[in-house]
Amino acid sequence: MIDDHRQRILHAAARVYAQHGWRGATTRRIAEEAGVNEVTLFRQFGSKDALLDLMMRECSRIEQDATFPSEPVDPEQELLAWVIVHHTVLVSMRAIVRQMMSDAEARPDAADCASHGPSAAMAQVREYVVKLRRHGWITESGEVSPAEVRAAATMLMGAVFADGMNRDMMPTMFTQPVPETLRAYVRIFLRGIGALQRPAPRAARTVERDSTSTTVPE
Amino acid sequence: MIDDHRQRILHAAARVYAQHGWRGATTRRIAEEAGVNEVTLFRQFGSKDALLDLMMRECSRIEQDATFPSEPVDPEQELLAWVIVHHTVLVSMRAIVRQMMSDAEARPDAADCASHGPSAAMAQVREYVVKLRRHGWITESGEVSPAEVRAAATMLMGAVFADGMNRDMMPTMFTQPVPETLRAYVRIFLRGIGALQRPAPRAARTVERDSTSTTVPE
DNA sequence: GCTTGCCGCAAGCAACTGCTTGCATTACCA
DNA sequence: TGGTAATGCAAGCAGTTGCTTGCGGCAAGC
Repeated sequence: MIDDHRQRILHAAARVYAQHGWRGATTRRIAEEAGVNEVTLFRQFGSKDALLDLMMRECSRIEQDATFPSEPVDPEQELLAWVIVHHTVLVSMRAIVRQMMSDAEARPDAADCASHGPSAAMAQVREYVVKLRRHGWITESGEVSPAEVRAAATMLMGAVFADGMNRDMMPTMFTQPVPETLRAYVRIFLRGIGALQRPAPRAARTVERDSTSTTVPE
Repeated sequence: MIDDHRQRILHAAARVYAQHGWRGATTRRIAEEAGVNEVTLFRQFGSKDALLDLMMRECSRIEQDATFPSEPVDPEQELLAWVIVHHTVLVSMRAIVRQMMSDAEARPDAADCASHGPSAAMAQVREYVVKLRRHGWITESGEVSPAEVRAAATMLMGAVFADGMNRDMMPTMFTQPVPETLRAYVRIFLRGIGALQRPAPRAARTVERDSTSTTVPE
């Protein structure tokens, strides 16, 4: 309750910043949006820059809670579910992400904040791909090189990112609705790395029990 | 020579806008960047908004001149060459594109301008995919649905877009150099639509000579 | 030579913006 | 009940920003 004002101001700052960017997020606008007198803002945070810096740090702490199962069973469904969550989060934050990307050169904090979410998501996908390989979904001796698999993960993330960021602005590029498109992304990704079919039924999960520790060092 | 000043101002406006965005592109900064007195700017264009509007319209007229061959012979090489050009153009304009994306809500002109290039590029890729199918690279009765092929084109464009826009800001997401990554995108795209192998050698190009006109209606 | 049109220069104006100050009010805690 | 901390309110200040005005210089065309 005591931090009611601080939280209100921080949330208002996020909303105003998402709409107007750094320069457009004036202290008067933020104060009005928060229903608070402008001086309160300076007494609480010192300066506009300090307030926005803190807002960004808070904002980068928001993390999506989507996770992959510990053992892949149905890659298409699992990836699709994960991608939908990621896409939804991205769409809900697209305005603020756009502002951060344009402010990134002037404010390095904005770049850090904007790249935090995608980086974490990327790490999750890479970890999942490792599991796919370990469980035989990706043939080691297949025609797809490891570098290509890595690029495929980047490609999937990039496509989802571009979809979430641009769909509302470029209607001619996105002709099909979101769910179908995301499912297609996932299927093309899996087919692209040769993992759309069931793995060869040689026992893959008996050997791995202890070697999972090697997965952790990210 | 008579429009020397107008052109200088327009180019300066584009540079300043790319760095500082709409609000940050002050008339004084633009005038200084152009080596011109500030009043000249108002006498030539009337107002700051009119100047930036015109700058954006000029900017959206820049078109990449990469084209696909009329008949696909080596899809991987042809797509790769095209994607490299598209990526290069995007990287050279990424600062201004970022600003336009963040200003898109407030200035609809910015959205139009920013979406013009990608839309045209997308149309080219779709046209090329049609040619691929017509020439037998994509099996009509294959396991890849037409909707998925369409989404694959969106996915490729999205991945290239995200790569060009984010690579400099999120180094952890892009571990491999640009050429290898772009080649991987293309290969995954082709494999994803089942067009990485040579087409069945049934004569596909004898029939098409006159039906190429039907390709045009974009 | 003289008009015409474009430009630079100096000055300034009104609105906005980040920030400060002084004072009155309110709520909470000892 | 008195002290303390947080808040609101009004005013203001210096710097910025879009834009205007008035003046003089200067090259081109009649």
